[in-house]
Amino acid sequence: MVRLADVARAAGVSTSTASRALSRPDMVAAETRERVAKAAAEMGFTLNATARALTTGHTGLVGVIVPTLANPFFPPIVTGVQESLAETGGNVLLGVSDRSEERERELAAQLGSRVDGLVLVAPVSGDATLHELAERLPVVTVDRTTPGLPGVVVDTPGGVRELMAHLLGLGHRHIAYLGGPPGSWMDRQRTRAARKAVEDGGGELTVLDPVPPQVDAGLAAAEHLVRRAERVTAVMAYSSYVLLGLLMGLRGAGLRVPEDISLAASDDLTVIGMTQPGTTALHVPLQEAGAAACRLVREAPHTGERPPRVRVPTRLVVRGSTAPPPEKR
Amino acid sequence: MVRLADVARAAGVSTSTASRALSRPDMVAAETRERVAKAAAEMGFTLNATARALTTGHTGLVGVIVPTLANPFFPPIVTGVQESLAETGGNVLLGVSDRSEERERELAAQLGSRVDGLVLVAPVSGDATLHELAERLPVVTVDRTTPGLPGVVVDTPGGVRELMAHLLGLGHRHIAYLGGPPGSWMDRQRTRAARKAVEDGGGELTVLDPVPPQVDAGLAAAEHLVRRAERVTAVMAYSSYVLLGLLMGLRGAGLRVPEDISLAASDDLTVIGMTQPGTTALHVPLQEAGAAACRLVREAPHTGERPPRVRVPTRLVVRGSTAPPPEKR
DNA sequence: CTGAAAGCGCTAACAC
DNA sequence: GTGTTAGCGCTTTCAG
Repeated sequence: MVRLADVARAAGVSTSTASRALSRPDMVAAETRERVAKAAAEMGFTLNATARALTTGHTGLVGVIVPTLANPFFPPIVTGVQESLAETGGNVLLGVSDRSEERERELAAQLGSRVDGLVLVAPVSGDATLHELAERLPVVTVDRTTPGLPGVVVDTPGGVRELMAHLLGLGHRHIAYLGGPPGSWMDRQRTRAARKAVEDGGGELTVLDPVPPQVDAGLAAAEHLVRRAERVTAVMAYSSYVLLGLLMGLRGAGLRVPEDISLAASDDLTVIGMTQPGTTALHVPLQEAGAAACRLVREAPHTGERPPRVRVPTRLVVRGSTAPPPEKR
Repeated sequence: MVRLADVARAAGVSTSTASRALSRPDMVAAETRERVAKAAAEMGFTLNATARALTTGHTGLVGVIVPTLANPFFPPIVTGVQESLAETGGNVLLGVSDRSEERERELAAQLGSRVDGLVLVAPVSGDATLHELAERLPVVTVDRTTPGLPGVVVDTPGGVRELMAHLLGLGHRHIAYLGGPPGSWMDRQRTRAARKAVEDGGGELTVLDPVPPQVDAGLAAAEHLVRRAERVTAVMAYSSYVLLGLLMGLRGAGLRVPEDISLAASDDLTVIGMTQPGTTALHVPLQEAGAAACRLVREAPHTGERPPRVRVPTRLVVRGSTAPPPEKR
């Protein structure tokens, strides 16, 4: 392994000068700088990030803890953090909690001493635990807020309202919400927003049992809807996968979309590369949310009363899967 | 920040003893060990991973560089590495190359000095570049092999052969392969295996233009197939997303699956949570591949002529989307 | 603009 | 079993 000292010797300068030449080029004479750079290049030298971190006190790493990578919702967030970090040469230290509170704590503890800050995506730990963590290092939550801590949330409630307004505007009065994942914080937000929007609009919302974000779940729900002969004329699914299942299931049962029933998703179908059978959906800028979280975590320690909050707006994309209900046609 | 020295003082021992008590419990008297543990707990102390890494020479981190997280193929591999690593308290340092060779090198260089080894998933860099890297630290490739370097490959060719044998066995003679992503190493493997299998079996393989792994691509291909009135009676798509698009597109055009045309995928549909409309597919143990890569990278430096290779077998799952061709019924 | 010296927090011989 | 003494490779005052 070649050390900075080796490069320094080869360039005929002290290690301090070599260090400066490499890390703070402007603090060194142009000629010296070049000599060092040349020596370093020739010897295939790279500054040892670990040693650097030990002296400077920061690692250039940001820890990102996600519940899982299997749900397509999360990878874009990680990508967002990574991209934002890449601008300054930083990297993402990843943790997958599997939605286990214990694992989440464990990961946080492990990552804690090797990162400059932690981005917790949809954390399952309690507020108190998160606060403890935040005392040791900068912490930002994504897709959940905790009193007193900085956070980034996608404005899904706002988007849901917008989506519901769209459906109501088309004339729908009996709308169903197929939500999930079971027990999630975000799902409660969505449900509440949906209910309020629909009821305020003079409609009636049927909240179906929450399901996991899978095509099969949508398929099953479609069957359920058809069998129970629900009077609903429109369904909002929380996940594209679920929507896809719904679409296939309803069509399979002989229902036409949107003639017989309208369908919409409260997340982004493009994650699965589907834009074609024109599906009305909420575009959710997950990557931006990740980038925003990264920015927050690297800002000054938010030791204030009013922690910064970023609310990332969604965008309603209206396509062919929504239309006026049958009786209105 | 509390340091080990602080804990040691509180426990009335030297730092070395405190260090041992925490890192190598069996080298210390039970009573001492407990005293140190207690002090550490009370003070909320955690060993500083950076300092530790500097002295021991290893970080407990493994770098994983993937082309993207948007393709559902890759996240499971990352998860596999992470899980395998978690057994020993390690973590994953993530890099997303965006399929850019330059970015890949850059990331490798950045991560190089902070990890114990590097897992390169479907790397785009040339063999020479990879070898250079491998001289500096343990490197394992996944989903691609490079002469002289350890690697993990999913035995997709084997799986493709099996899948084709299944189709041929059903009586299909005109089979199409819808592959991609364009230009990928793995796609060439698949195409070659498919062609050989089909031709050896007395059939004819139509290789369609490679497409990105998206539902829309399948939809477009379906249209294409129908319009061109291909005589094919079975289609193998390389991606579940593509298959899904194909399924929807063909059904939309009035074709029945599998009565009129059989469909199969050379990757795993369960990634999108779809098992219901029974789709014949190759189960690809991506997570295991990641875990295997992790194991390889942590083994002794493979400075040998014959680098270890792991071939992860796929498993053909036959479901309802494949049946004998129309004329055979 | 450059060099010397003092650590960052921890582990690892090496004695006792 | 435990303490002492050196560093790991780098950055950073502090002088010059």
